[in-house]
Amino acid sequence: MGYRPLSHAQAIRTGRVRAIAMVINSEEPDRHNPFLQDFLAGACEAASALDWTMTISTAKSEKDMLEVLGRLVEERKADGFILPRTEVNDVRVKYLRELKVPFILYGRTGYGQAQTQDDTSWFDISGETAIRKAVGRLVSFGHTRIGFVGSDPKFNYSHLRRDGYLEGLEAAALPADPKLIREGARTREEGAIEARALLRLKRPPTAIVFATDLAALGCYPVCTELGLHIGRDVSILGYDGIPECQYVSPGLTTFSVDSQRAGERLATMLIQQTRGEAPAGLRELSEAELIARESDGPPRLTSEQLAKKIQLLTDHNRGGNRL
Amino acid sequence: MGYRPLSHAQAIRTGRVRAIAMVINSEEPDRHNPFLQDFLAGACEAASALDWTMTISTAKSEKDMLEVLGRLVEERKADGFILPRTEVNDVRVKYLRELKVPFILYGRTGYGQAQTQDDTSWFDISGETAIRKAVGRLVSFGHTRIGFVGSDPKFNYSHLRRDGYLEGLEAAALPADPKLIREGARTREEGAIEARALLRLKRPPTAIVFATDLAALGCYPVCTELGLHIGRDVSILGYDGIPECQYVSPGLTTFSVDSQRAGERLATMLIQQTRGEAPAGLRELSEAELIARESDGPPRLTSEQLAKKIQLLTDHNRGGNRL
DNA sequence: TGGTTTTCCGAAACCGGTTTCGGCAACAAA
DNA sequence: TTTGTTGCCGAAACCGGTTTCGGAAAACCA
Repeated sequence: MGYRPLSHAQAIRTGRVRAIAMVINSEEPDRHNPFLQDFLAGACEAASALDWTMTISTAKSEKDMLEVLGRLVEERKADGFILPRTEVNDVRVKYLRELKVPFILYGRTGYGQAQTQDDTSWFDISGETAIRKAVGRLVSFGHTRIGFVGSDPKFNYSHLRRDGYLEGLEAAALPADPKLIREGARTREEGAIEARALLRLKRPPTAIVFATDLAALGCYPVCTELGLHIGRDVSILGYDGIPECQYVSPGLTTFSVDSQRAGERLATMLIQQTRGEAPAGLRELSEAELIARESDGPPRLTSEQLAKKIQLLTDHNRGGNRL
Repeated sequence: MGYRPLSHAQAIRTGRVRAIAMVINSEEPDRHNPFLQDFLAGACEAASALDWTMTISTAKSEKDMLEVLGRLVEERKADGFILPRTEVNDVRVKYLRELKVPFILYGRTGYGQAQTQDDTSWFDISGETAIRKAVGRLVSFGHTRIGFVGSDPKFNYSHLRRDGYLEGLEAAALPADPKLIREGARTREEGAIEARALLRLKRPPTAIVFATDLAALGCYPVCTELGLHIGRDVSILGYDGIPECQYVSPGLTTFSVDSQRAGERLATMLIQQTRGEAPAGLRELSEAELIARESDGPPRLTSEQLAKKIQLLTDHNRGGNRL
């Protein structure tokens, strides 16, 4: 008859407010995530379908993060949490586990640590599989010297994607040259720095796989600067599927991540968990989808020829160095 | 002593849940807003400072929007609402006004309607002032034929920005040519269509002001296609200050909007309103900041010369028309 | 038909706070 | 000293639901 009980009135008796929360870190250098809206749409829709709501908060630092989580728990503004961007050593996980509050991770955690008594639930997209495929794709094009630019090692995904790169090399029986592996590129600018470092090597890679699209986009001005044609002189692959990939020239080949579905699954699984399901049973690994564009292809030059071309152009431009 | 009352227990007596909500439309074609996180950071921070929280929800259609709002009101999940992207005829405003629920607009509403008994509170950034300045800037560069590409007329800001354009022309005593005014460009692709229409005129504009950066970015491939050098053959200005402006070449001159402060002010003013302050007193108009880059400058060609150049290149390319 | 069990339904207790109310002590004025 | 006023503090009522409990009615069985 159109009657809806006041949610806080039921909460007082049931102990559940029928709300999940997510705290996002607002200080990150690569925080301009165009997919936040998609993610929220997925999560909100899933929550709405079960008559739950979604609370959102932001934190400016690690300390602030725990404070915000603590406040939400103590005031009981939420019954569970979605933790995005899991880190290798994640303080949020430790904190919430201790408080015995339900939570779910977007991404896995504890890279390299024994998974003893691990009872966390998570949803993740297998970046390692995608990067392994990226290497396989480059190998099938004929590349034999392939570089990798990773993201910040504090994030768990950074290690997984590097592992995917190494697995790809191993599957193709190619040696892993430590010189070809760079880490810590989160922004366009950092991506540019690492790309430049790789291309200025004595034996540069003819293809580079980037852990994120943003870092890969940083490679574009570097290639212009070095007089290289992306997709022919150097092949580039990214990961994330940000919209910009299709607007740069040549279009960036990347792996597209379905953020909306991620939000949807995370919200659904978290609510299941608050209803008593075992966290360990609530885990899901999904795949990213290859979006082939024009930034990669068969190598036109060998590593040696590439080095010579770069050397030539660098010497030539020495006068007007624009950093 | 570290004690915090359960928020829903106080809510049952006080009738207030100390939460504000925002419902975002997830179906929009230009929904990939990189500033959502900044906006949320501002709003959440302001809310947190007053010990409030922020609830978020998404809606897929206008009908869905009212349903979601209704649910949040009836279950009393929020004490007030932030309504982003106000439309000329905004159903949300009518609905919430009728329900006597506090709300605040991000943007004004009711363009062209008499503001009788208008008791809404809002925060907005004066797009019309920015666009007027844009026209003034182009005039001072020496442009006399300036085009305008507006956004979807259902949004209030679209009309305001067009008015700003007209005011700018009037201030410079330039005639307003209806042929130079286009509307309805929300995406890059739509921006490209309108830009092409303007540049293919018999007497094309030597400068174009776009109501949004996204539409302005659509002009870039069109200029490449027509063989025009942005910033010299044609001047371009955008509005919004999306990060991509600085990565395209030449960099897009635009007006930067402080989304974080917008979120902060909106949340603060909304909470004041729920505490009893009169909505009509809670209004604020802010300004966008000019970010000058290389996409605009003195006209190198007259409109006639520009038309000739475009004609020439179009004829030349007729064989390999790439749409 | 009588006794027992099941079902149904309304009343009461409860959840954890806020707010009101009343009683008592302290203080000021006469 | 008595009376009136103020201040303080603990008890009780209340908010709007959910859950429990008990009694009456209905159904079942011998």
